[in-house]
Amino acid sequence: MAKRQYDLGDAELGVLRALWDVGPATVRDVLEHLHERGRRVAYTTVQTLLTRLEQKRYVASDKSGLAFVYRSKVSRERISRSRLSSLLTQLYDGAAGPLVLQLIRTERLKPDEIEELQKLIEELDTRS
Amino acid sequence: MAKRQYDLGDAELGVLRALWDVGPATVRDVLEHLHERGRRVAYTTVQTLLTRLEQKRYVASDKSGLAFVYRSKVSRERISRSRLSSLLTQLYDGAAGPLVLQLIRTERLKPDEIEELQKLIEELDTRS
DNA sequence: GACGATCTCCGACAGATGTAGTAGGTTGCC
DNA sequence: GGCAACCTACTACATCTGTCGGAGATCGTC
Repeated sequence: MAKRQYDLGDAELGVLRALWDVGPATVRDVLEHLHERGRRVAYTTVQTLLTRLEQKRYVASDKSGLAFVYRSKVSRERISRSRLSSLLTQLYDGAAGPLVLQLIRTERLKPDEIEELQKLIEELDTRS
Repeated sequence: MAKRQYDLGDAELGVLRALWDVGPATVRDVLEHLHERGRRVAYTTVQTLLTRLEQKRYVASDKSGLAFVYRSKVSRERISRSRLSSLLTQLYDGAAGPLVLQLIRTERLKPDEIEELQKLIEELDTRS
């Protein structure tokens, strides 16, 4: 195994999150968003993180203005899927079942989510 | 943020997995298991990994025999829960709903898992 | 036109992680 | 007794990640 599949550290992910939440943003925007969420980091740290994310092609930047504006090139869902899938592979050889059951047992779901779940399940059920 | 919450790298997790799959095992046992799974690493690498896992209290060892026998001190479920929960926090502020829905949409579930899911859902439904 | 606030660029550095080689102790067997 | 096989202990080292500081360009304002 030479390469890891997802090369997003926690801090990087945090920055990406800021972009998802805020939309296209400058270093300062991201910094402020992080501060609001209680994450105290230096300006240049955010800058470095954004630069690295760009190198990794997770974000793109508009360099025409005074301060660069960064935007995410990947969706939260995409990252989520990829993280989940590596979790599945690493822990359960790819079998999703155990994880789903565990999630439902452990985490609290909202009523409308339960409803949606039910619909999905029914579909699965009839198709099989 | 000084500390990361889960300090298990991919390689370490792989070794832990071997212990889950095989049960208490020596360095060599683990090595062989990894080789069977197509993971080519050196003997001493596995040794280092096991040592680190022990330092991190994820495994314990019996040093009475000729070769040390290591066993996992944490269950797959425990790690799974912790990984999931950090995934939830990092991506969805802790809301499990989106992840569950995504999992069910994306991954293929076995009939009996679907059935079990259905039961769980009904329970949730009546309780709310 | 000088000053302060901002930006970006670069370089740095510590700690975690993956990977492995070398040295030295044991054990079993001829 | 000596050799081969195997084990642990130590050391090493390249990367990746998280975190910043300082240098130098720019802009807005008095």
